[in-house]
Amino acid sequence: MGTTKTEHFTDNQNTIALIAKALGHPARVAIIEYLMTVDACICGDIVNELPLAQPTVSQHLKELKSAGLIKGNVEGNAICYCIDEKAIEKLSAYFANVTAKLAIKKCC
Amino acid sequence: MGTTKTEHFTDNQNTIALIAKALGHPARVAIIEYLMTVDACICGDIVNELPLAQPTVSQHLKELKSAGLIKGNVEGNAICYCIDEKAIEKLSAYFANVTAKLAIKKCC
DNA sequence: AACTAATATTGCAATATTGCAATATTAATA
DNA sequence: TATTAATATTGCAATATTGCAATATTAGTT
Repeated sequence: MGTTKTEHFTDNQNTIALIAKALGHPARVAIIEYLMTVDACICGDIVNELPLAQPTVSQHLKELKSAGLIKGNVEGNAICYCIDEKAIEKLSAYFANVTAKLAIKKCC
Repeated sequence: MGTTKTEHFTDNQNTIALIAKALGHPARVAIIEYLMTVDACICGDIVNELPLAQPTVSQHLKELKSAGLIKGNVEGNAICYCIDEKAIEKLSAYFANVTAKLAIKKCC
């Protein structure tokens, strides 16, 4: 208990849930949005953009990274983060598909 | 602590996070997929489709409902559930926008 | 009214998440 | 090599989530 029963679901269901879960926190949505507004990788700076302490931001970055949503390149002293398109594209395509199917079959 | 600091984020960030969080569990993704495969509202039946006990499924349905992802109409004895397009369309549009913006600005 | 079927609620144990202070690490710089 | 800047890790407290057994509710049906 407290643990998700992933074994019982398909790989795709688990993958989508994993990505969605990583985006299931406003701080992580805010990080993605911030990375989007800038025209390059961000070295440093992310901590100052968020209303959370440095260790907390670091942990959120870690979670986004482990879900495949961002990439982090070590750049000397700092670490440069940017969005990893693949995961977001996967999510985007998935829900575009759901939306398209819903448009056809109206129920209640 | 253990509580998300929603006050510090925008309404939109909180809304997107809320919907994403609701989809951040494979059982709830599975429920959405099941509702999609059928051409109508589902009365009953959902519990039998999932590898989880009835109270657990009931709770997942409740969470999907409170996030606005599904609707439930009482139909006599049973309750008929179906997808509420609005939330999914919102998420879909949001990520389509992110993807579109990412296509333009390549960084690392 | 008693019975049944479908779903919800309660209460609980196990585990996960959120957030931060303190500390560690890493690499540039003086 | 000390110092500084940027980030990560550890350890902890508070709270949330997951899952289920037991029970309640609700609406047909006999």
